[in-house]
Amino acid sequence: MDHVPDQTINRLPIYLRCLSQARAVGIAVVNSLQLAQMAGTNAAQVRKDLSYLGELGTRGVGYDVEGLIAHVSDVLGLTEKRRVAIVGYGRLGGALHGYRGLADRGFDIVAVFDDDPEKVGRPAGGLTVAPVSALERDLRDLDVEIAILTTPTSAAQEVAERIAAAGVHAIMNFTNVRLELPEGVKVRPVDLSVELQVLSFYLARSS
Amino acid sequence: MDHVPDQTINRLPIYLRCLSQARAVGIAVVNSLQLAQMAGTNAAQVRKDLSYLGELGTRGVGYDVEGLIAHVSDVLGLTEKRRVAIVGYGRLGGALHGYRGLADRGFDIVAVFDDDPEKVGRPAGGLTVAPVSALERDLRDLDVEIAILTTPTSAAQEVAERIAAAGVHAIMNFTNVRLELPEGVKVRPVDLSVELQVLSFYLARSS
DNA sequence: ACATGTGAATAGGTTCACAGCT
DNA sequence: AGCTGTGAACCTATTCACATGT
Repeated sequence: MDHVPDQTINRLPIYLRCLSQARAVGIAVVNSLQLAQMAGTNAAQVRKDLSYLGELGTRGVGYDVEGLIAHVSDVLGLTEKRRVAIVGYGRLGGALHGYRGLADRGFDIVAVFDDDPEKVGRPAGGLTVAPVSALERDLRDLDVEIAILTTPTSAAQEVAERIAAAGVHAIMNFTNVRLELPEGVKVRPVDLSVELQVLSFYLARSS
Repeated sequence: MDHVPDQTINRLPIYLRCLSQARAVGIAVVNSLQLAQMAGTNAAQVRKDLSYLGELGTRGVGYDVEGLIAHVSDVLGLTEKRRVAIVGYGRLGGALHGYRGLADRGFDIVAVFDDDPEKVGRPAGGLTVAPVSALERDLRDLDVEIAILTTPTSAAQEVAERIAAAGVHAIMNFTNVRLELPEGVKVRPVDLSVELQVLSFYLARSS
């Protein structure tokens, strides 16, 4: 397990979801082909991916669902809850805050920030909207590990730098800005217009 | 330009954004190194990517910004506006509807759908929330090309099949369901909890 | 008998380095 | 002189096919 390829890591959450579904319907053991079909890949890929994590299966039998869930969760660092902040509490930020899929998977939204004086101090799903001026202090005090960045374009780089400076090493970036941050800060860009443009390419291609 | 690698396609919208920025500040010509630095990649990658689209540069000079924007836009099928529908008009659907970044890039939201009788008929940013029962008819009538799927998990597969059956060939899938659809329908999964889990992995790794 | 785990083969992408144009 | 365009080299990831273990 010294080095796990990036693409394998991207698939681990998918496997985890499939395994949870299997468990929910009472399946105790799955083989690589079944898991592959659920995940939308092939059996060889599943075995290779899981082999990076160790020898998790039983030859002639398959993978124990419960055990594999525990192991993959552990590798993904999901055994403890993760503390998440949303920075930029507009419509998108608010929608993400309300999204059950995050809380259900152990991601606790522990703070939300906005710059707009109209919003600061308002209640927000059990929390209170905090001012961006309190970013550094609050992120440290609450021990936030992941920030979801949904500010306007103009503020993105500056706010991201402050998030990183506050000791947060992971940022999910919903802005259309390419963030320049110090080594050791992992950014995942989620650019909706990029996704749509890629879809547009395939439309243009096929028609 | 017979075959463009998938990864190149994923980068084209990034280049387009950088080129727009360059144009906005009055830069008429860029070379591969400058574009690479803006896009967060390297010069060889930029040249290779653009070479798949044709011989777009001038040796000894660089790339004409205006011309390259036109060419990349054309390849991405962005010369005409794209007609988009949002299916599932909850918080996320509403947030995406209001997101300027889509309209600005030529993606017109022409219809929004929901199943909830409370929402159907309500005004929604210049539109009226349509019932999911009208999906097939409306998608065809409005000539929708791309659907953004933000329904609850339970409805995702069924609704996606109906979207596909209505002749829509591109779906941006915000649900955590792996859609099984006929050949020729391009799906882009955008799973927020997957993204967070991947970030969690890197946190677990580095600490 | 059966399904995993894995080296080997293949495919796909990236980087190098330089020939070819302007 | 300078920068593109591109074959070649390299690297990463996927698929194959079978030895290994239960």
